Amino acid sequence: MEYNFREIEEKWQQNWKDRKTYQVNEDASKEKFYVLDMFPYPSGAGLHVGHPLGYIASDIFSRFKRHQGFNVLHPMGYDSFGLPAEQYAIQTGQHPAITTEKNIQRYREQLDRIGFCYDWDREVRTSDPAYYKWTQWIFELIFNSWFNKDSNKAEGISSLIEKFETNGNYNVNAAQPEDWYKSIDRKVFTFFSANWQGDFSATDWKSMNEEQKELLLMHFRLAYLADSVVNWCPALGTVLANDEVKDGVSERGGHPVEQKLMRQWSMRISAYAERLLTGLDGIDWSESIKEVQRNWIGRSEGASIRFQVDGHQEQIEVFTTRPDTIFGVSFMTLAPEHALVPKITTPEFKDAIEKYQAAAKLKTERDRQSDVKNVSGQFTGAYVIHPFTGAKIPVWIGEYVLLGYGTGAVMAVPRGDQRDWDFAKKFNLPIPNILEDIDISEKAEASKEAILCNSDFLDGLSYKEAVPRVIEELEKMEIGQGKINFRMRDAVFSRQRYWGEPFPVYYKGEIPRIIDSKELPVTLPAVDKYLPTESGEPPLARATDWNYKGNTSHPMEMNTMPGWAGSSWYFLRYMDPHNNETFADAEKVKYWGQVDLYMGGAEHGTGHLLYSRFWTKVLADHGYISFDEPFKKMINQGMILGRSSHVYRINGTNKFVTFENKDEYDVQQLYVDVNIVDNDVLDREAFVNWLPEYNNAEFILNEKGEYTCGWAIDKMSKRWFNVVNPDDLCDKFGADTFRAYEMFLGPLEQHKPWDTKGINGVHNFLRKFWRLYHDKNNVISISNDAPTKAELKTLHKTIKKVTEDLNRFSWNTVVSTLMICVNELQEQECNKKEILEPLCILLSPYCPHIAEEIWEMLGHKDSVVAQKWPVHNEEYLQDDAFDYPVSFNGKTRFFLSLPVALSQADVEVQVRGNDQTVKYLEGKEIKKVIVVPKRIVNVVV
RNA sequence: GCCUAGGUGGCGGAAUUGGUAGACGCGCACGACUCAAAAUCGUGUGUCUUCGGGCGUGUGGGUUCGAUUCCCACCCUGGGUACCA
Repeated sequence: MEYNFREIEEKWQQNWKDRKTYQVNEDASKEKFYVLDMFPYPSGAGLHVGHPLGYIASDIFSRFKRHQGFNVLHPMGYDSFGLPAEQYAIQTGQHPAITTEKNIQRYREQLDRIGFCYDWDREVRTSDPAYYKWTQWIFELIFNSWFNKDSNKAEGISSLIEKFETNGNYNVNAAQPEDWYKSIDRKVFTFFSANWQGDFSATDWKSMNEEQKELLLMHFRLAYLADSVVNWCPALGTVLANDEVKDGVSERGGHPVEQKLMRQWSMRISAYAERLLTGLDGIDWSESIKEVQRNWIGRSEGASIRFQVDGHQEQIEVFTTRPDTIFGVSFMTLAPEHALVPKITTPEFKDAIEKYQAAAKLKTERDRQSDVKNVSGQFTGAYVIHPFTGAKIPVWIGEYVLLGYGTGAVMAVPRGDQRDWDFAKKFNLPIPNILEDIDISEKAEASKEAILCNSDFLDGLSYKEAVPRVIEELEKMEIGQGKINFRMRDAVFSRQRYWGEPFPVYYKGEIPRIIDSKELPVTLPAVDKYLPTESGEPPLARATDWNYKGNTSHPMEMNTMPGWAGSSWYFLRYMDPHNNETFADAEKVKYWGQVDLYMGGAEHGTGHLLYSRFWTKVLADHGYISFDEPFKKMINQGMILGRSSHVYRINGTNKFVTFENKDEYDVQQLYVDVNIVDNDVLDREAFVNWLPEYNNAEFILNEKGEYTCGWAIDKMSKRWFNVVNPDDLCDKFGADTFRAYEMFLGPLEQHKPWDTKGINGVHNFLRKFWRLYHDKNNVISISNDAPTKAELKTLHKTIKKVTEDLNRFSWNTVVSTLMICVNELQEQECNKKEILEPLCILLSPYCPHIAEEIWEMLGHKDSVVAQKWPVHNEEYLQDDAFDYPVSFNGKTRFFLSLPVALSQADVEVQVRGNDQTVKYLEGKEIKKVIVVPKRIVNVVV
C-alpha cells in the first residue's frame, strides 16, 4: 500500500472525533499540564500558513506531555467580539453574530484539517452570552473593589464602607489619584469647604445621602466612571485605550486620534503598577516582552518638590528623578496646558502666552513628536522661589513638557539635562555649574558619577549620597518628599460600539447602578442599525428590547466593553466552560492552575498580556484563584513571511525581461502571483491569462528559454500575491507533512520566510518513514527478531535527542533528528518491531495521522496517543572502539583507538594500530595529556 | 539615544556544557531508470589550491592546548520605545 495521506488523515480525524480521543477531565491521580494558544479573532479571510505555526508547536508539545503521562489541558476558542464583524454589519446590515458564526465555522474547518488535539468540548466564545455573563460578573467584582495600599491588595468595597462608618477616610490608604478630591462636584457636596483636602469623618459619611455616598465611592472603586481625557477616534466613532493608539493614530485602520474629555468607565490598573512590575521577575517570558511591559509601566524613582510662586498663594509641584541637582535649577518649565499658567502669567506676557498655547493646541500629538528637535517656549513673567537659596527662578512654558507625565511641570537643570540645556541656550538662560571638573559649554552632563559642587549642603556628595540628603531636607521643610512615579495610566474601559459586552449597569439619575449578578447576563439587544444615533450616542441607544426588565424606567449604560475584556480571563473559563453557577469551579481551577505554556504572538505586550495579569491579580486578591500570574511560561512564535516574486516590464512597453537581463533595460518591477511561479521560473501561459493587462505580454527569455523571476521577502499579504493557504498544502502533501514542515522551517521564535518548495524534503521523509514499515511490495512487514547493536544505537540516540529537544522547546531540530534516524534505519534495512514501534511514538506528536495508521497496522487496538513515551538507555550509546583524533598544538595529528588508559596523569600516549608508546612528539617531551569529553585528546608538550 | 533579539555556504538553518564548523533540508551538478520528460533512486556540493595543504562563523583585539560558543571594542540588521523630567 502506498502512503495515501488523504485517506489516512480523513480516517483518523473522524476516528478521533468518534472516540473523543482528546477529551480531558480532572484526574487527581495524574499531574496536570496546561498548554494554551492565544485564541484567534475569527476574521473573514481565514488562515494562511503563518497562523497555525504556534498552534502546531503547542499541539506537538501537548501530545509530547500526554505521552509522558501528564493530564494535558489543551483547549481552543474564539475572541469573537471585534471591529471587523461590526464594520461589515454597518455596511450590509447583517448581524455581527451571523458573520462571526460563519467565520468561526470556516476557521474550524481549516483547523480540523491540521489534526489538532484540542478538547473541543471546552470551546469558548467571548460573544456567547453564557460566556460574557461571567465577563460581566467580573466587571461587577472589580466595580465592587477598592485597592488597599496597606495590604497591597484589592478588597471588597464593603470593607471600605465599614472603615468610612467607623473612622471616615482617616485611616484609609487607597489607590487613587492624590488630588482625587478636586473632581468632587461641590454642588452635590455643599458641606465641604472651598479648601477641603479630601478628608471626611464618620459623621460626614453618615450624614451623606445615597447619591453622595455613591459619588464618593466612585473615586475608590477599581472600575470607575469618571470624566477623563480620552483618545477619541472620530473615524471609528469610539474611544481607544492608550495601547490601541500608536504614533497618534489608531492601531486599527490608522485613523487620527484626538484628545477629548468624556465621561467614561475606567479600570484602575495603575493601582497594580508595582505588582505588575515585580511579578515579571517570577515568570518565564522572553526578556524583550518583559521589557515592553516594564517600559509601559514606566516606574521612576525620585522626588516631588513644591516651589512657591513669588507673590502668589500657588505652588508649582514638579517631579524629578534627580533631586540631587536642585542647586542647578535655573528656570521652571510647565506644559502649555498646565492649570496654573493662566493664574500666574503676568499681564505683560498674557498675549504671548495665549498665542503660544493656541499654537500648541493646534498641533496634533504627531506633529509635536515629529518636531522634537525644535526648541520652543515662552516666559510667563512669573517667578518661583528656590527653596534653599531663595533665588527667583523664572517660569516658562514649553512644548517639551507633557501634561500627561509626572505633574506636567519640570524644574529645569540645564547642567544635567540635555533638553533643559538646549532650552537654556536658545533663550539665554543661565547654566549654573554644580558638578566638579566637568565641561558644560557644549552639552549637558547627566552622569550620576560626578561629585556635586556649588550646592551648599550637598557639596562633595555623589548622586547616591545626595538624593536621600535632599529628600530628608525637603521633608523637614514640608515642601517635598521622595516619590515613585509611574507612566502607566488607568485603562479606559468604554467603547461606543455595538459588538461587545454590554455593561450590567443602569442609571438612576447620574448614578450608575450594578444589575444584580443573579440577573446576568445582560444580553446584547437588537438594534435597527449598527451606527451611532443622530444625536451621537452609541449604537446601543437604538435598542428597545433590553432583556433586563427590572428597571424599565431607568436608562441602561449604552457603551460596551472593549475587546480586551473577554480575553482577559478566557484561560480560566476553559477549566470549566459550561458552569452556569460560577465563572469556573474552584476545585477545577485549583487542579488546572496556571497556564504552563502560553503560545502566541509578541504583539500583545501592552494590551492583552497586561490586562490578563491585572484581572488575574484582582481575582486572586479576592481568593477566587490561588495564583496571581496567569501565564507561567510564554513563547512568542515569529511571523512567517512570504516570498514574493517579481517580473520586470520594460518601461513604456508590454515586454517582460527575465531576471538575468533586467539590468540592460529600463524596467519597472511588478509583483506576480507566487502560485504561477515554480522555482523562480514563470509559467508564462498562466501569467498571460492571470490579469487582462498581461494578455498580450511578450517575453525576453534567458539562455535556457525560460523566464526567471526575481524575489523578495515581504509580509504575507494579498497585496504582494504571496499568500500561501494551508488547505492547498494539506491537499497536496497532507497535514502531517505540513505540520512537520512548519516546524522544520527554523527556530519557532524567529521570523522566517515561507518557501513552499522545501516542503518536498519533509514529504519525502514521511514516505521513507512509511516504507520502513513496508517491504518492496508495499506490504506491511515487521520482524520480531532482536535488533542489532547499531539499530539500537540509532533508536536510542534518537529518543535521547528528541526528548531533550522537546524539553528545551526546540521544535525545529526534532524533525532533523527524526530524518537522520529514518535514513540510518533505512540504510541498515531495519524492520525490527523493537525499533520501529518506539520510533512510531516518537513521530506521533509531529505527524499524528501517519503514526496512528502505522500503529494500527502493527496490530494495536488502542491509539498511539495513549502510548508511553520511550526512554533511552545510555548503554546502547557507548562507543566500544572509537578512533579518537589526537590534537597536538591545535592540529589533528594521529588517532588513538579507545578504550586506552588515559588520564591527566599519564604522559605516555599509545598510538593506534601498534603497541608503540610515545614519550616525545616532534622532539618535545609530552608533559600533559588532556582527555576531554567528546572526541578529542589533547597533548601538551 | 535607550532596551531587546540577531549576524554561520547559493537559500532555511544545525553545532545543547569551550572540543572534528556547515548536521538535516532546499537548490545546484553529475549519474541511473526512461524514446523523452516528470517522479524516484544514487553520488557530489563552504572556499582557494601548485593536491602537500591554506583560509573560513559581521570586523578588530584578548583569554585558552583548543573559540560560532567566553571577555573587550566596534560595524550592520530586525523588533520595541522615547522631548518620561
